Amino acid sequence: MKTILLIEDNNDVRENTAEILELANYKVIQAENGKIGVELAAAHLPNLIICDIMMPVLDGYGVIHLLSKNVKTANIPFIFLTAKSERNDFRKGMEMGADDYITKPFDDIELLKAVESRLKKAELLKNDYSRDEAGINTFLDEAKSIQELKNLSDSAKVKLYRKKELIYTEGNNPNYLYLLQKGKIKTFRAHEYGKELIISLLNEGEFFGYTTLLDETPYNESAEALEDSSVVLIPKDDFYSLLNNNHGVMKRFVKLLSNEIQDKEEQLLKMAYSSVKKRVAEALLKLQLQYKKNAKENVAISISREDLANIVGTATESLIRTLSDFKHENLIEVKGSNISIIDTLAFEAYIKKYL
Amino acid sequence: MKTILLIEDNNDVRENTAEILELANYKVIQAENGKIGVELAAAHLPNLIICDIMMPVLDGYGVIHLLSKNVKTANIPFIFLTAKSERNDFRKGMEMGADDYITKPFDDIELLKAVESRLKKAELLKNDYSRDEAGINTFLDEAKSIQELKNLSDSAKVKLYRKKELIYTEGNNPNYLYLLQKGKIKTFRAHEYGKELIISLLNEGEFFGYTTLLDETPYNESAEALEDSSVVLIPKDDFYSLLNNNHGVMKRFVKLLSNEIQDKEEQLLKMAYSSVKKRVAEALLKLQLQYKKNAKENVAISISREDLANIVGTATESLIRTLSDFKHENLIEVKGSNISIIDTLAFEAYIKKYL
DNA sequence: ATTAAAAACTGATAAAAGTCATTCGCAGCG
DNA sequence: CGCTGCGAATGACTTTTATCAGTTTTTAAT
Repeated sequence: MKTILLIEDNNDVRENTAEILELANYKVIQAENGKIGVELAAAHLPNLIICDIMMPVLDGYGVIHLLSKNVKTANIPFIFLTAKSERNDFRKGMEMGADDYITKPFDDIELLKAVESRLKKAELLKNDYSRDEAGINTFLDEAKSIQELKNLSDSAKVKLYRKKELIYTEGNNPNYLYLLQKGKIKTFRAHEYGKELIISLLNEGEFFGYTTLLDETPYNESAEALEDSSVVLIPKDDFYSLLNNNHGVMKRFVKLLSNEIQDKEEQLLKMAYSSVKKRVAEALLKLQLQYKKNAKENVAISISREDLANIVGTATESLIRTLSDFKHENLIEVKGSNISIIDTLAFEAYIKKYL
Repeated sequence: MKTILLIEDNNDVRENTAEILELANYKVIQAENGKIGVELAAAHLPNLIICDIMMPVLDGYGVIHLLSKNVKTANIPFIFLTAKSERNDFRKGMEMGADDYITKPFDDIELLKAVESRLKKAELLKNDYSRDEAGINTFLDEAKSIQELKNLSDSAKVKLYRKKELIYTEGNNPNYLYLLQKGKIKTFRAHEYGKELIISLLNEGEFFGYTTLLDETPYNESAEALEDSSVVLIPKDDFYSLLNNNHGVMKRFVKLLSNEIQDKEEQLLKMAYSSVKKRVAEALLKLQLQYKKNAKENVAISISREDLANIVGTATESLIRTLSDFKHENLIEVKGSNISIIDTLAFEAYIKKYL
């Protein structure tokens, strides 16, 4: 439920107006003068403020001036409500940063429409972080954000990459946000002497190449197609302008990135202290999950020994030996380059017990 | 330089208005009807749009309707410019999402003030990503963003932590954004059997604890004071509302986070394939840099062997042996728990050559 | 100043993982 | 059909790093 702060010295007008707003299902906080209004605004951070101009103690201009000096209240939509309908008053109010101006007497519809249009406009710019009203709401916001990102890809071009073809390489300057439409792609970083570490295996429908876009540096990873893939190239300027104009998308990215940081830290911890055997086992579980996501039922993990070693961060031979061990213990089944976990639960139990 | 799109069918009025705006140092794009206006808006993404209502081909209401349907143009400040001064027209315009309303005839000052106040208001909400005009500008924006974050800390409380005291632990729910005011703090993650990996060593003036705040999950790391420290606790709601209301701050965080991701990936690569000796050497160089930052001249690195081992991700004994090696090769000097690199350049050369 | 506790260091040894060389098995191809 | 080449697998060996146990040094506390 949206909260509206109503600042008006005339009791009748205030209570009347509050009633209208409450009927429209807003929560209304009332203030009988500007001073109290400013305090209540800072305390409650309402979604919108309606304020009379002529008031004792502190007038409407004073209120908007004070509110605009406080970071927390500066961006709350502000509507002036006044008996004066003279042009100069109107201009003064707008210049001070008001968002709308309603002259008394006004009818219900007029007031409600003004409130709605300002709330809607504010909504466009920022989806409130701390005050998501429910899980569903948040979910919808996110769905919307993703949808807008996907919309971007409508206007973008699609490019086909053959197996083993490079999409971008370390040192290049990023020009696109990439969306994997079909196929499989790895992004990796190179260490000395040809060793590489796979940073991520992309599934269909996933975006990639955004970290470098966001911090505006050249790539320090490369991306390569693991099979024939089609990729949507979204021009970076389109991405930037969406990010700028839509707070929801930005918010979503902040979450995504923080999440990624935590994943990497977790990986780092494991890379430091878990044995190769454990890391391999966990990588297999993760991969199985990822392959399952695409195909509903359990699918074999299809990946070269070398790539798997590069995910785990170990020598190819060490990885192969580990796989052999698992095979001999009847934990996995190997057919060519396809690996499948025989019994996920048993495998997890084994990890817990012995690794 | 800010760009303004002016949509007006009357040639005289349009050119006159454009002239005024150009004198005020705006770049003006002119459109003689609504249809052209919409196209130019999408193509140029101006910082502000001024639009007449009564026009042939497509009137002002049509223009604002179309623009509000396109994500890229929906949030551009929109000012109606019209001869009609009737109340109903005004309300209709505002309800459709206009931001201001100027009635003809208007004087220069009136126009310019309206433009300025809308640009200023828009600026507050979003600092444009793709269109930062110069490096300096970007820098100022960032400085401003950080300043606003710091401002938050004025109203926040300061807490003292004694050496070895925990600030938060894994599993706790985050309630604050932390700012290290004085002292030294480590954040770390625990692995089985008491092993831990230090994620970061905080310097004075650095923020911490924000990743979990941003993705709204419980902590999966702990923070502990390495020496007596004073920490500013900023309530999470204050942080959230700043983030919501200030696009610049959000932007800065996106950059910060992407940067951090890349750092972690780099670390991951090294953890996987670099020897303990190399990792220790690089950790020492990094630490020296960090200590130097605080104190201008070269300072010894003061850190326990155990913590250093936990940064590198190795057993304490292995770390100590490595330090002994470096000591015997006259690369570092050890006095108690203080370590100093004798000659940074020589040390770097040694790493390149032998490690 | 003395003493207890913690941290730093050393040695011996075991375990883990990397390296190099070789073989196996299979798909593709002339 | 055999040849070629590549990825997978294995063996033999080396190197790196961890672990355990014990000593020395430093730090902190009475």
